[in-house]
Amino acid sequence: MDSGVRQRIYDFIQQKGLRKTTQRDAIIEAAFNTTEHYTAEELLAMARKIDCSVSRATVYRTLPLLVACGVLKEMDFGKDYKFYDPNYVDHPNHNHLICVDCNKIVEFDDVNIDTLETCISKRLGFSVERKTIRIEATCDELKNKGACGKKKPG
Amino acid sequence: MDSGVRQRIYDFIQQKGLRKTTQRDAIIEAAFNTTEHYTAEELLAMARKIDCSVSRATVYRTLPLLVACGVLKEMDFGKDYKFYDPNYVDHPNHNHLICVDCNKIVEFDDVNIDTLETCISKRLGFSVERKTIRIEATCDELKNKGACGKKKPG
DNA sequence: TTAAATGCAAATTATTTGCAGAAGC
DNA sequence: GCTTCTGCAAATAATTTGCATTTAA
Repeated sequence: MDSGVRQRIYDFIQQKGLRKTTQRDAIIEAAFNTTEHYTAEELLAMARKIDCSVSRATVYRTLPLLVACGVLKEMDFGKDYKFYDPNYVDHPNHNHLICVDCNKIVEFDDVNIDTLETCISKRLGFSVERKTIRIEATCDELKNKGACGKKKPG
Repeated sequence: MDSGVRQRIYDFIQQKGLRKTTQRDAIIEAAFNTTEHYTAEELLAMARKIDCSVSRATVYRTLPLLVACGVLKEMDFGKDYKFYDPNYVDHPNHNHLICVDCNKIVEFDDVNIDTLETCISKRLGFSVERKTIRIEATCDELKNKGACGKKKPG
């Protein structure tokens, strides 16, 4: 985990008059020890491997903090539960492509899309604040070879 | 309501061996009698104005039918409930800009974005199946004049 | 010391589902 | 007549919250 993230969170916590706790530390450690997306439940499991006293409630109370701090993004992939993406610190403008065959999520950056969106918004009389692009696509490898190496349950 | 939509739904219903019922008729009528997005609860209210016997369960059971039929799209705007968009029949590729000031939703088409997404997907080894673009933006009118005529609760 | 944080369990809320009766074909 | 639909009310499941207790500063 990049220590810059931890520092950024601690600064945020201090500035808001909040407190550094062992449970939060475990959740933060777990949250940024991976580049995968995860659900609240999955984060709970990961955090408990570090500190088994972490409760579900604390995870649910900590997640909005990390989102407010700007180090974690809440993502909607059309399921009944939210996903969290820890990769915005390193790639602030990335987008997602989701494979409908294997559920793999590919993150990509593209400056042209960013520019285009800014133009479109301006034309409509708005200024871009945040943008979400989600491409659902089929895997060419699967189509050509009948199988794809990206299989992963989702 | 464009009768083409109704016909398309009835064909779908027949082909699947399903049945035409008065409740479904009311829900369909309500669903395509507007170009606004709505929630299940809002659709229930609209359908009940046409046929007060329509129940919440039937609305929740009919919505996936209309989505499967391809005439209605389920949308995630980051709330705890889903929205439904009846405008894809007329504008199959439109995207959404959401004003964070007034919650207004502006729909827009842009062929350049479509092209760009196809290219990006191809480069990554995928073929686009569906795409979602959501731009959250601030209203220039509000910024300049201190008020905006688009106010609408969300 | 004292305000914030925690775990627990109960509450909340959109959506789903089992079932017995009603209705389409 | 047989099967699908319906309304109702209960079930489900992710997330939130009240409260008594613990803990950081």
